[in-house]
Amino acid sequence: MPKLGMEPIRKDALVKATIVEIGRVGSLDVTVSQIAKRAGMSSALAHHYFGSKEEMFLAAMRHVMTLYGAEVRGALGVAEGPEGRVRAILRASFSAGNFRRDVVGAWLNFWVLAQSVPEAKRLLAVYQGRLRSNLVSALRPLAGARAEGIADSLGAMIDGLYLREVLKSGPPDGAAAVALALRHLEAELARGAV
Amino acid sequence: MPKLGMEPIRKDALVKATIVEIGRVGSLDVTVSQIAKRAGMSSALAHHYFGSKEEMFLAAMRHVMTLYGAEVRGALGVAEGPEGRVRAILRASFSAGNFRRDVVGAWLNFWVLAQSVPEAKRLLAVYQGRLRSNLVSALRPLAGARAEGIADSLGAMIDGLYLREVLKSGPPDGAAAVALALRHLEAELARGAV
DNA sequence: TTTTGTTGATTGACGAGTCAATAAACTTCG
DNA sequence: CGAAGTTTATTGACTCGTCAATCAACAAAA
Repeated sequence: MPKLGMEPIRKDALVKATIVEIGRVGSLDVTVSQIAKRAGMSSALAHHYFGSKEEMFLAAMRHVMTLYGAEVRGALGVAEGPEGRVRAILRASFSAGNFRRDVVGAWLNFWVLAQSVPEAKRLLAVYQGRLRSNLVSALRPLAGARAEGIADSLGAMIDGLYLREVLKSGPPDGAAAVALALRHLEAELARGAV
Repeated sequence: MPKLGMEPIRKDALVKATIVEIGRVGSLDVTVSQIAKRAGMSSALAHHYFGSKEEMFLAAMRHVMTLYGAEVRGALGVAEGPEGRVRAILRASFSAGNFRRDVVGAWLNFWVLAQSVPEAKRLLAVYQGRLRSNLVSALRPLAGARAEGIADSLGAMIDGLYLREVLKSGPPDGAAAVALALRHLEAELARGAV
């Protein structure tokens, strides 16, 4: 029953299964067989399409980053005014799609992966760079020269909130996270206005 | 040459070696042999004293948390005034002893461990609880009812700064991290005063 | 001789990656 | 059109390495 053009479908299924499994197990110690099984195929096929487990991990990482990036871009598109743009970034960061147990767990593990796999480190650096430049450009009209510093602290807080989410029990509360980050922002801006 | 009373010495050496190795490799995929070798003994001896690799990890985790706790307590002891207490916590968090490559790397990996090992999760929860209550009690006189919220955002920022440190290159800059966190604090407090 | 320290060798399991084989779909060209 | 050949899909079985954990044995102190 070999239908043609399976490659993208299989790859997509594997990428998604990788994220789910990493999130479920809570570490990168997932076997290719586990992932393949969840994606509905044999481990040999997974190797056939990705060549190695590491490539699968990297593809999964690119996937979550792509989704995140798309969401941010979408939110920025309809945001109005500088403060609206910052809010948009925050809301996208903690949206229901990104701020999910398995996805957050995957993020954490990608961070670990970045310690030993240069390509993973590079990808994470790209994410950080984009986040930072988005924040800075939105903050510039609001905070002038202080935009960089505020972007750094906001960025650290976003990452910290992600990190803490993995320890929490119960469903993720994106709204609360946004509220916390927003409060920080308002405080910084208020001080700047003084 | 079996000298008596080796147990605590060996255990201590293993715990320290565990931290170094996890930091060096950047993941929990360190073999007991690697750790034992760095600690100057055979892997069999490591098993003899700890029983399992997991126990070794947990002991290492307790160790970094104990050191951190001691440093915070020490700093709090000599701190003056509420704001001094907050500053003390921050300075201890990013001190040269705690804010080290290998230690930060170990923290990150303990966070991952907490995903799958309940005892690790419990330990991390203890750490978070202590940090939070220290911050809240220091902030109470400064911020009243807003103490909790500020403690949460400060805590998230501290964790975020740790997280980001693992991606940086070059030696850790604890002072810069403290400065960032302090700026956030001042902003929050300034707003409260308005 | 019992307890404590110590290790080389071994076991047993597990898992990434490879291979050979099978089959369906597509292409070519007489 | 249709046979021969090619590419794509797919997997069960296998190899090969690694590693946590155990064991048997030895040494020295008590």
